[in-house]
Amino acid sequence: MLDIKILRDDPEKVKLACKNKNADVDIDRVLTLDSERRRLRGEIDELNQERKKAAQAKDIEEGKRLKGYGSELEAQLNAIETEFTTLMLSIPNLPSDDTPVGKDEAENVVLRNWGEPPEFDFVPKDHLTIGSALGLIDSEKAVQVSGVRFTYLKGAAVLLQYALAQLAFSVLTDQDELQAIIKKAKLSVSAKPFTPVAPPLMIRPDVFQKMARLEPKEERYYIPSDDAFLIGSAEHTLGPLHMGETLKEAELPARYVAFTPAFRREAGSYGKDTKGILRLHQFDKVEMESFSTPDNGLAEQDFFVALQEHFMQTLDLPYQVVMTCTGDQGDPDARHLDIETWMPGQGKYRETHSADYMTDYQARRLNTKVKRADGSLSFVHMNDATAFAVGRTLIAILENYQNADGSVTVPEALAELVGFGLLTA
RNA sequence: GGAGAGGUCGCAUAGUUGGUCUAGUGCGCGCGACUCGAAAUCGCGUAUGCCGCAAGGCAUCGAGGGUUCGAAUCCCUCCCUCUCCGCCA
Repeated sequence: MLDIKILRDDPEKVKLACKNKNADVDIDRVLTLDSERRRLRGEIDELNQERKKAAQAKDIEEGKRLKGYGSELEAQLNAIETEFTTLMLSIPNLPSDDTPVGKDEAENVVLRNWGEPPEFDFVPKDHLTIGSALGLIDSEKAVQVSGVRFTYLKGAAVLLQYALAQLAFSVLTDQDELQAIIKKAKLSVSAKPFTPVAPPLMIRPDVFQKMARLEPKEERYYIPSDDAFLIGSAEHTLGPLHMGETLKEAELPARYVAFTPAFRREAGSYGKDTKGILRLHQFDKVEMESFSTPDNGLAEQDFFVALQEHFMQTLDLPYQVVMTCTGDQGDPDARHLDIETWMPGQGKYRETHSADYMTDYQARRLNTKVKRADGSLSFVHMNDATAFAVGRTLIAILENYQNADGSVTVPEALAELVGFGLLTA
């Protein structure tokens, strides 16, 4: 939720943000409701004061006279509050100053490239062909058992999956490694290590709403018997980790990393990416989340992107860093960057990571605050980013490291962890 | 699944014949005194939101509704938590 003060101070800015983010919200209506509710609140306050005075003085006659006097105003206020809140919740976060304005993903901006797409002296195959031949992916059986967009990963693919997680966890919990990455990226952020978390995979509707991730509901798996949703990302249950708390400034940044499945119904993407494991109803992901002071939120996001780049460089996979434009940003995002990795099977870059900076948009709903060193209170700023989307990283590995004979070379950093350097049938 | 208990200001608790309770006490925390320093001790302070330049006012004792001149205290609905038994990885 946006700070109402921003709306009062600069409604034009909010209107522009809504327009740029393709959000249709009647800002003038919100402002009208806001002043109405303040006016009513004031009148009710005055009435209450009189009632209280009468009650305290045990002036029964005066009390009886005032009884029920404000109920009509209360009813009005209730109706206004309801509409006001609904509208407020539908206003997206303001995009950061450096977010490019654009309608959709076509207008996203590539910030930089790393690595060169590999040259093959044969026609490169796609990951499903490679993976099926090597016995790593069995989608046919998964369809029979669970339906489309599910898969069995088998054999070395599973070992690689855990090796990727291990790689991420070992870096993220090592202060010296983090310090080196910060130095290389010329950032000035804390090198505080991440706390590993194994979070719940189900979430209550009210908390999901506070994370501003419940919508679109059609995208979520819902379990009616328990009124619970399956998470679509570890972010969904990592973000509420400090719900209702006031943290001390010295505790920030508070960083967490989790390795969990993510569940997505993929509503509206029928027919898109149906082959292979690029877009599944269930996939595994290592996710980073952080809570910081408002001053450090932006740098924290740059740090997360630096970590993502570090991981992909460690695997020696060619990628590009993309700044998402306003029209392609999520509602809670102020700034959104993606890492897109080269996929030779498709001959293009595909999203493997994202990094979302939410400012205080989620924290305001979650009521997660920080008591600053000067004693003041403010909402924390929150960041969330992928460390590894395991399935998509496996795709990139299979396709970029494939050999003419159908085998796949294992990236060195992973070979050390799994104990083998070549995937063969 | 069966039975019961309960949700109060960071934590723990007091408050259940309705008014002097927005709320006491202990712990924690902050400042100060004492001390060479510390512990201990003592003193003061210590929720959030909204309106207001301020003085101050209003709201909040899980949420919503009701009774009453007046509710943390009574009634109703809902939510949540805990305990015991059963079942179970």
